[in-house]
This record gives sequence, structure tokens and C-alpha cells, in this order.
Amino acid sequence: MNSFQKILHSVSFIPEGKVTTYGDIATSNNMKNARIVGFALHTNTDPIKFPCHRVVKKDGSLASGYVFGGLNEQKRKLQLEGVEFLDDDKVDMYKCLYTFSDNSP
DNA sequence: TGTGTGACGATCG
DNA sequence: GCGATCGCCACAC
Repeated sequence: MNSFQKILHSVSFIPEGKVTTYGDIATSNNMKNARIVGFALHTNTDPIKFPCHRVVKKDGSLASGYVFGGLNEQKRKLQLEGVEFLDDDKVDMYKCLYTFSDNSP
């Protein structure tokens, strides 16, 4: 399984109403740079199979390159799933952060 | 095979 | 406190 496959697999099982960070996905996959995570999503661009809208930055801000409707759409999807927002474009990391360490395969 | 690049992270100014 | 810069590694061309 390629690194991209691992990343996408991790993203695919983020529970509804939860979010995770690029760095966390990278760490859970034994990677050192979070850029690969974003790169993986960018090369696949498959929001149906992989809910990349649940992936945010370390500070809780949404990904700047989300093109499936824009940041507004990404934020709305998260809100519909029950993710709480502290700011207009930042999720509540303390309540909705999902760590793979708790349920890592 | 080698170079460029990227939806980030951390540090420096 | 905020902005800019450097560094990281894996993938595409």
C-alpha cells in the first residue's frame, strides 16, 4: 500500500462529526511532513470516498485548497455533521478533534 | 534518474 | 501578535 493509500484510508474512516489534522494523519502514517497528506488528497480529489473536508490544519483552520465548492461548502458540511466552529473558519479542535492514536489499526 | 512542487508545520523577524 | 521564510518528504512529469 502506497503512502497515498494509507493517507486516504485514514481519512476515509474519520467518524462523522469529527475532524483531524494533516499533521496527525502524517504522524499516524509514520510520515514527517503534513504536506504529503494534502498532496495525496489533491492528487485523488475524490470527496465521495474520502471526506477531505474533515481534514483541517493544526490551528483548526480549514484547508486553503479545498475546491469542492470552496471553504464555505467545506465549513457547511462540517457543521451539518455536528462539528462546532469557534470562529468563522476554525473548528473546535478540543471537541471535534479525532486522533488516530485512539483507534489506529 | 533527476528536478520541481505541494490542500503544512515550525521557527524566525 | 502577525507575517514571512525555511524545511520537510513523497509523488508527478
